[in-house]
Amino acid sequence: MSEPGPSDAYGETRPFRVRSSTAEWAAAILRQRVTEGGLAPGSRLAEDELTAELEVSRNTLREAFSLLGHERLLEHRLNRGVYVRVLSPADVADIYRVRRMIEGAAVRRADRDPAALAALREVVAEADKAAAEGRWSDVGTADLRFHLVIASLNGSERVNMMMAQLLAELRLVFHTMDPHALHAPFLPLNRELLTLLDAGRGPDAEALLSACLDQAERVLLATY
Amino acid sequence: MSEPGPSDAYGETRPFRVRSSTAEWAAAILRQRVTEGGLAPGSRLAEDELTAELEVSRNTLREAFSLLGHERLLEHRLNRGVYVRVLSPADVADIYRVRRMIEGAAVRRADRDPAALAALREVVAEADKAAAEGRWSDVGTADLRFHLVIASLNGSERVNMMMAQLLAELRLVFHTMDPHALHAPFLPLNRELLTLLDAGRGPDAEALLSACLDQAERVLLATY
DNA sequence: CTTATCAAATTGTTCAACAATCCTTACATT
DNA sequence: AATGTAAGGATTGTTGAACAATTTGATAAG
Repeated sequence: MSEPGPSDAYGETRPFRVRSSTAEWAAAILRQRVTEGGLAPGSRLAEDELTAELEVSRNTLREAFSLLGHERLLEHRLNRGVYVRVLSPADVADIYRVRRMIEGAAVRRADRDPAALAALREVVAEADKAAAEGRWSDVGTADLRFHLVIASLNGSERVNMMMAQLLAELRLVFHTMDPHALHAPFLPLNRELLTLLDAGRGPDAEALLSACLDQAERVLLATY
Repeated sequence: MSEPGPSDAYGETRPFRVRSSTAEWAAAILRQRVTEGGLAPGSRLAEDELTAELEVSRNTLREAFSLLGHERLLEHRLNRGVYVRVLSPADVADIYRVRRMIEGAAVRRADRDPAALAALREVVAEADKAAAEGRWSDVGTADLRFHLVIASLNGSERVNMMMAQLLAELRLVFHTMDPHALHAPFLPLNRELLTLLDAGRGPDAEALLSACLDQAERVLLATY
């Protein structure tokens, strides 16, 4: 995931200008720290510290902040700085409302893309393998990808982007929990959902999906 | 920037005390020009011209560009500048795919907010009045608001924002058409949709809405 | 007619300075 | 003691200039 850019460790010059802008490079680093828990929700991101650490100008850093702000990972308060977003219970409820709409519409469709179903099988296998080896963080990643592929059944590029953003937001609250307890219950459920989709049993799939989302929302809201 | 006072000759002057950032102020002006047709799709927005006209620095203007780019109203081509977005037929089709999902889910819900139904009645009345007075541009605005309220039946803040952005995008192609021919057919349809919703006839409303969206999409795609 | 090369114009990025705002601390008043 | 107010220090907001990189258009050579 790390692209060539300015100094990876310190003491390194940055002779190359990458195809992507410097701001996107900085944003990628910050995004990783936020989604992987290095920066806890509520943390303040001071411009001074980060310009020194990332060795980019203040303007570039602020552009990176802007990018992550539009992804709802960072929150920008006027004259007060930038903070890692804190999800409220209302936010979690809202996100699951949207997920029910998007994923519900996806599984209800009659024309299912065989390629997407193949992708689902692959992701499920990936999750099983990770679970067998105890890599529960990877199980979580696979779970998110599973639902991203579900959403893609809608066949809309805009829906894909909305879904990706929703799941990125959810990561903010995921890494405050135990990955095993959070994701283990959904492994068999995802597998069953896949078989229902494969069999063309739309209504059953919709009901199961709805139950999955309800349960996930309950688990997350229980942490508050 | 010599004097911050409201002494500019004409046009939009910067407020004496800006509560929001300068970048958002500039973005608001450009957004208005784009959504109201002052800037046609495909137009280039040169940095030199706009920094002189708006009297903001290049950095601030570029931040405004960034904001509108994330709203999909402007398109940023590397080393080539910023252009008013041009919607492709695929874009229109995708937007209507999302609208069918969002608005379809909205009318299918059983728990309808009485306040929202009242808002729908108000918007329909507003559209009728504008039509009677020949203000077809306002009819178009009312039509968009009608569907925004429909979407709000989902009860999700994020869905509301998604819908607002979709409709802003659609305005880009609306301006290239005759407002009367575009919006007149939907006046009675919206009224009928409202009565169906009021009567709690969800499935009928869903069918009618689906027909409305199909027709609108056909009309828009016919312009290409 | 095609291709190569150069110069002008525009955008990409960074920097340093100043202005505006917020937060803390200390002081004064009741 | 509680409340309100006034520095001041720290941080963010905005600007203008400078230079690098890229595109564009014109010109010249094959």
